[in-house]
This record gives sequence, structure tokens and C-alpha cells, in this order.
Amino acid sequence: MRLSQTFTKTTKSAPADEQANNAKLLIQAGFIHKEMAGVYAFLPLGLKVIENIKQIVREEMNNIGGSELIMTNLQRQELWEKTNRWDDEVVDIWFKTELKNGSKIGLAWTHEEPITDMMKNYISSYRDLPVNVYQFQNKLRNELRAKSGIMRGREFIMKDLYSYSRSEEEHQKIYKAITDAYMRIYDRVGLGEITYVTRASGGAFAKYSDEFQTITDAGEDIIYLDKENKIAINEEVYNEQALDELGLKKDGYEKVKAAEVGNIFHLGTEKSEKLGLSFTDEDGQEKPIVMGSYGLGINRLMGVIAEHFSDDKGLVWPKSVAPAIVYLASVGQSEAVKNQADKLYDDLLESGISVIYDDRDTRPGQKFADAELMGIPHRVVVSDKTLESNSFELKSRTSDDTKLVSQEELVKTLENKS
RNA sequence: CGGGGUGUGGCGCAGUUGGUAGCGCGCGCGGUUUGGGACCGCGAGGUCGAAGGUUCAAGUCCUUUCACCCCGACCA
Repeated sequence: MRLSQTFTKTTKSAPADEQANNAKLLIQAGFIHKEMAGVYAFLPLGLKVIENIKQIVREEMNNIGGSELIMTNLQRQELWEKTNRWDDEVVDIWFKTELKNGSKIGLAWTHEEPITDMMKNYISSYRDLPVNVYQFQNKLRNELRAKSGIMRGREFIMKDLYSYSRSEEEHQKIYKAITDAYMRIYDRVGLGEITYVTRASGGAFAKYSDEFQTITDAGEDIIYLDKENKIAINEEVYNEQALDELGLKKDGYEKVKAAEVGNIFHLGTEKSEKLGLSFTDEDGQEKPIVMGSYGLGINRLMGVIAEHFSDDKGLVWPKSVAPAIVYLASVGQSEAVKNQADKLYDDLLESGISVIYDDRDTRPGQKFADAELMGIPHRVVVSDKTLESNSFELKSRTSDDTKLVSQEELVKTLENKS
């Protein structure tokens, strides 16, 4: 993208109505716009990051046999009454509205009920199973208090997957596969080293569930961690009884702050039974379906990445999610520089390299500062100097060193994914 | 929902005992600049979150209300 054609701007000062580092930086760099507390719009640069994260998640979900779809945001009251989750006393984060004819409608905060009800149209035999479906959907939750920038909003993008299995054994297999897929996702966005599968409470679904917790001071949770053995326990179940039931040892944990970047649940057969989703097995017996539910907050993850990968100059995106691999800045007003930069821009795009091209008529200092604030992994400068030596100046976001390279070498470096 | 804080040009802020609303950034025009957010000059832009009240007079005092931030509670 050419910055001269982009409407967003960076600002020198951080917004006063944000405390969270992720929101401060993302707003300053022009990635997001705050519409109201806990509700953020994603601008072109922010949208790129969202799409990059989604693509990684999509690849991993497809890899374990997931089928992508998109359910609706408007939901039927009757479905939620069947599972006793319509009442505001039971679920206190519902946004609800009504149709002109007076029918009550729920705005999606999760999708177990509608998606399971829909599956009655498609699943009837053991031959139809297993099924794993997922979506990226805007979830609406009337949180009592939004906080932490894009990490805890009232409207957010969530990847939610639902698994339908013939038996507990089959369910356990997919649950394990998805757990592994989640860890690959965190690896790929650069958080693998500090993200742990964490035993947590199961909420209304079950006694216990598994969370994925990333160690960060920006997090809202406290977990107890045994780094060596990769065991983590959420504070909410860190007690003698729970440890006993989970078969965990009772000491040797380190207490750390963490952010929940995923949460997965065993649902058993309760929902399929209440909603009437069953299948006929090989013996002609009708059986309930074993379900699982797997959430991953896309903006939450983006927020955690922003928090973790940043410094005093701004964001520092990992290559896998960066809005572009390289920030191309032209320095100087000469026609020769402009032509060379234009050509390099086209060449890089031709090579499949994503580029933010700072072709604005502005001073070098501002271009360099913006490149850093936006956190683009590499910076390339075209100037009279580089023209003289028939080379390009290359700098990494994480280093102060610059070096002159040939176009060939430049493309090679930028193509390297790691 | 309990406690604390903040609302003044697009952004960040100042505004004393009530007396014609300011600064910096950004923006427009002209000029000088051009490898780390340039400089000089001129200029545009604000019913001071909203409503009501006190007063000759309210950004400033009173009442109500809305929004935003933080702590707590909550978080499927």
C-alpha cells in the first residue's frame, strides 16, 4: 500500500482516554479506531494484522479437519431456552433486541445452540460423523466493564469451533488435536514460548476446562506455573481439592500474570440431548452426540502480540502477522529517487512481498519514526546515496544497524519468512 | 454494580478570587529547508460533554445527567 493513498495518520501523542499499551500504540499508529468503550474498528493496517492472524488460525483449523462457515448474529430465543441459557439471571452478558412483531432476538455472544440445532439438518447417521465446524464471527457481549484496550471488548472477533463426535474416545482425539493446533497457532504468531495450556474452571459447561494462557503483565489472570514440566493452573482452581481431582502435585509453582488467548471445553452430550441432536450408530441405536467447543479471540490475540512485541518506539510485529514485511521509504525529492522507489515497490510486489510504501512528500525523520511506530519488520530506504552505489539501505526493526544491499539480496532477505 | 479520576478546536493540554477562551501538535497559504517527527511569516478552526439553575455576567459556582479511564466485583 502507498501511504500517500492511505487515509490514516500517525500521531505524536498517545490518546488520553486509553491506559492499555496495546490500544495506545494501535491508535497512535492508525491501526484501530475507538468507537466506544470496548468497541474498536479496524482500519486498513489493523485489518491486515487481523487477516494475517485469521489466516494462520484458518490453516490450523483446516489442518485438523475443520470446515469454515459463518453463522448469524441474530439468534432465536427458543433455542437458548432449551438449554436454559436465555435468562439474564443465568447469562448476564446478553445483548437482546426484538423484531417489529415483538419476537425477542438474541445477539450472538457464542454459537453452541444455533449451530447444534442447525446440525440436525445434516447429521443423522454415524456415517455423517465426526464433524468439526468453525467460524470467525463478531461476538457481542455486554460486559460490565470493558478494559485493556482490544483485549476485552464488548464486540470482538472470535474463532469458535464446535466438534461433534460419535463417542467420548473420538471426542478426546479431536480435543487433543485441537489443543496441539492451538499451540501451533501461538508458535506461529511468536508467543509459543510463553503460552501454556492451563487447567481452569469449566464455567457452565463442565467442572474443568483448558485455557491457553500467555504470560504478560497486560493479562487479567493469575496462573500458577511449572515451567519445566509445562504445567499451568489458573488461580480460580488453584486449591487442594481441585489439584487432587486434576491429579496434580501441590507445590513448586511460580505465580505469574497471564492473558487468556484461548479456551476449550468438553461439552459432553448435554447440549446435543437438550437440543435433540443425535445419530444412529452401526447397530441402529440412537445415540447422543459428544460435543466440544473451542474459542480463540482474534483481537485478544492481536492485543497480546502488540503488548508483548513493542518498545519505546512503537510496535514490533512478528513477520507472520505484520501488516507488511517491509516499509519502503523514499528519501529526497529527486525524480531519480522517486522513479527508483516506484520501481522497487512494483518489483517487491511482483515478488510477492508485502510493502508499505512511504511515498509521501515528507521529511525523512517522520518516515523513519512512522516505520518504527507501525512496527514493520524491515525498512528499506531509497535515496540519492543508495542510487550512487546502486544499492538499497536495509534495516531491521529490532536492530540499529543498516546495510547496503543489492536488489537481489534485498528480495532474498525479505522472502525469508522467519 | 461499588469506589476513585477525567471531559475545553482533529490530537495532547493550560485557563487564578466568576468579567470578551489560550498554548503545543496537526491543518491551509507563502518562503527557506531536506538522512531522525524542520524553521519563519500569515491564516482557518471551539455554543468549554449535555440539560437545568444561581448571577448584571458562568469554562469557572449549584443540581441532574451522559461519556471515557483506573481499582474492585464479574468474565461461558
